[in-house]
Amino acid sequence: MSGLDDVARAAGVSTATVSRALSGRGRTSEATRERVRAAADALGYVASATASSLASGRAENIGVIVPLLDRWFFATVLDGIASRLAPRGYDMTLYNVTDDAEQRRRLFETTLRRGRVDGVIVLSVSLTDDEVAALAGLGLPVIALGVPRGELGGLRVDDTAVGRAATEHLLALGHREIAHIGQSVAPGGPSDPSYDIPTRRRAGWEQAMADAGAPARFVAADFTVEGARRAAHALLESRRPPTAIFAASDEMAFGVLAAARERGLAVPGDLSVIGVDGHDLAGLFALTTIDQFPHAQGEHAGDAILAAVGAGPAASSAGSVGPGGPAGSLEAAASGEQPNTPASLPFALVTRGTTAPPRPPH
Amino acid sequence: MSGLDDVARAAGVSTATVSRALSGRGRTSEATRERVRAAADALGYVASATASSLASGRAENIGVIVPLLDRWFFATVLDGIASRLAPRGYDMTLYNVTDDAEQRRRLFETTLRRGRVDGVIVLSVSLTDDEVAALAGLGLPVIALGVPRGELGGLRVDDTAVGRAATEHLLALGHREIAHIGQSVAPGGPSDPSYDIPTRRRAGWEQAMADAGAPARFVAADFTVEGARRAAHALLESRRPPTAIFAASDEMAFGVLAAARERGLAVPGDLSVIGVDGHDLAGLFALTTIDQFPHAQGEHAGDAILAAVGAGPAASSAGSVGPGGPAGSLEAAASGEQPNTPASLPFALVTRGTTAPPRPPH
DNA sequence: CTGAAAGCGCTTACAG
DNA sequence: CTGAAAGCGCTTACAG
Repeated sequence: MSGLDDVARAAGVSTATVSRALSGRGRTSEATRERVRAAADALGYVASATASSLASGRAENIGVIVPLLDRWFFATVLDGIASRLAPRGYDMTLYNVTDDAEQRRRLFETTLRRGRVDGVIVLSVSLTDDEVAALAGLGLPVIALGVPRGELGGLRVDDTAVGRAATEHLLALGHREIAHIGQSVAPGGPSDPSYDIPTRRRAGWEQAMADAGAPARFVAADFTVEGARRAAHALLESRRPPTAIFAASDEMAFGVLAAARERGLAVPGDLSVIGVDGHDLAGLFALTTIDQFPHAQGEHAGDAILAAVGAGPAASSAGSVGPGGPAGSLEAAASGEQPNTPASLPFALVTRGTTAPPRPPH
Repeated sequence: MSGLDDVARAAGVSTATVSRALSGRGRTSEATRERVRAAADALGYVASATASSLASGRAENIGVIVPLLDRWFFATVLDGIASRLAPRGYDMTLYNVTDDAEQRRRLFETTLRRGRVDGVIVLSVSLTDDEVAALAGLGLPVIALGVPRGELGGLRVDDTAVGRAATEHLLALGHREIAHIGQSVAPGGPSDPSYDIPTRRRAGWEQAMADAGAPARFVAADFTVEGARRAAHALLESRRPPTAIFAASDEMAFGVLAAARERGLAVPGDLSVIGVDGHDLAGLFALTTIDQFPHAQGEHAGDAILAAVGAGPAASSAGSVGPGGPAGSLEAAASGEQPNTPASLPFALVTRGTTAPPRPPH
């Protein structure tokens, strides 16, 4: 593997000039630049990332903290983030936060402080006060997505509005017995549970129900198909089953659909169901949902963190990539967001086949 | 942020000793080690990963190349990998390989060569000859999972056997008109398509059908719910529809189920359906499938790459983690696999509600 | 077991 | 625009 000095020798310049020519930082004459590039290409030179990071203080790497790697929602957000980082030459290293206290401690106290990342994106993780403090103490830009912590600059969907929208769709259809299946407090949650996403969705539902003067029935369940399925059974076998169920996520809505099928209930004839997310498979189930565009959320988070770490427009890989590199994602990245002013992300009602007016009483 | 020298000063030893005491490499007396640790803890010292990497040549970071981040299967495998790397103190950086030729070139020619990873795991990506060569030329351990390339050491499910098993389950039930929906050649695939995973599954089905003297009908579709749904419609509206469909993935099977429902066909009464994967939502659909334990696949790949990069048993983070760190995953990691001898991964038929004997002819 | 010193391979003021 | 040189913060033979 040839190093910077090999290129310098081949091009007949100093290593300093090679560095400048290849990185685009600092001035070099067009002629030298080309000579250096040619030499680098000929030698197959690629700058060592560790050496470069150590010398420059830039890691060109973003850490992404994510719970449940294998949940559709997070996977989709990750894909959105990756789609923004890669073209700018940034790597993405994943930190999967589990419930293991020791592993969490290590992540926040040690791993993140090793200087391997220029910034971090936190996805919907319930953080303890200590963890939020650790994050803030990193001295690194942090973009929180769906993290209910004002302390961290963040992007957020207005989940109260989401809960309202779902409920109002059902109310507009004529339903009054609208139950909600969600999660009241995140496990190991933040000190103020009222900031929790599920709690916000629930609050929106409660508000809409109160406005309509309709009775609100809530059943707690974890954010899984199975949990919601059991909760739905409990609701549906009660003396006065709801005519509609608002599930806090699409996966939970799938569970509700399963329960309805198992009880021989027609959807939407006997029961209307609405979820939240915009899950890939929602179309398959004809599920009406509030789409929150998770891929776009990831893209926004990616752009935001790039802007925060001051990533320039052109990719900076050694060799090859000319000044005419990919641009286009720039307006978004540079959209002058106030740090610490959580931007509000869009959502939209997608009406499909699982919601309809309630069966007229006979 | 305090550095190594701060700790050295506080502990009254040289930086060399601090490094040895904290990393566990090289001898230090118990007493010094404790003094150093105390000093490090007091100062909140965490070793710089870039400096450490540059000096030692170890990145403690594994690169994972993955297509389609947002596909359940890959997300689950990733989760499995992460579950093995994290406890050993290894980071995981993700490289999402898209169809963009330029981005791919950059990944293989540049990014991977920047010395940021100690090894790479490649997940089911169709690689060109150039890309395989680039990977081999990295001088790094590479573990391929589901990559049809003998050149790369790899772990692999015997997909021909998978195809056989699915088909034989259907044959045993009494079906003879068993159609297969799959993909014959991966898009942008390898030079020898016969090594393709989908092609192997198809081959297994063909063999089983030939052995049974049954007529084999194949319809190509991409690996999506939608693609399979369309393909299933085509099959089911033909003059002589199959009594059973073997879909090359669970998501494809979901598409088949949707098509059946849309045509008013009862499953498994009118049509039996079997998939492959062991998808999270398969239970919800009562889908019979060949489970290939993707999470375990990820764990294996994680163990294999750790063994290949020679990761020792104890975590190496600065401070805190004592010699009594997490072990237990060692037998697997050290299970003396021959490099380049693809190990065979297990799979299992999971019989649920979408397969049954065909309706008796009347 | 411990220390002095060289070195990992870049980047970047500082001069010119 | 270009070069000489210091420095980024660790690790590791090499002596002792």
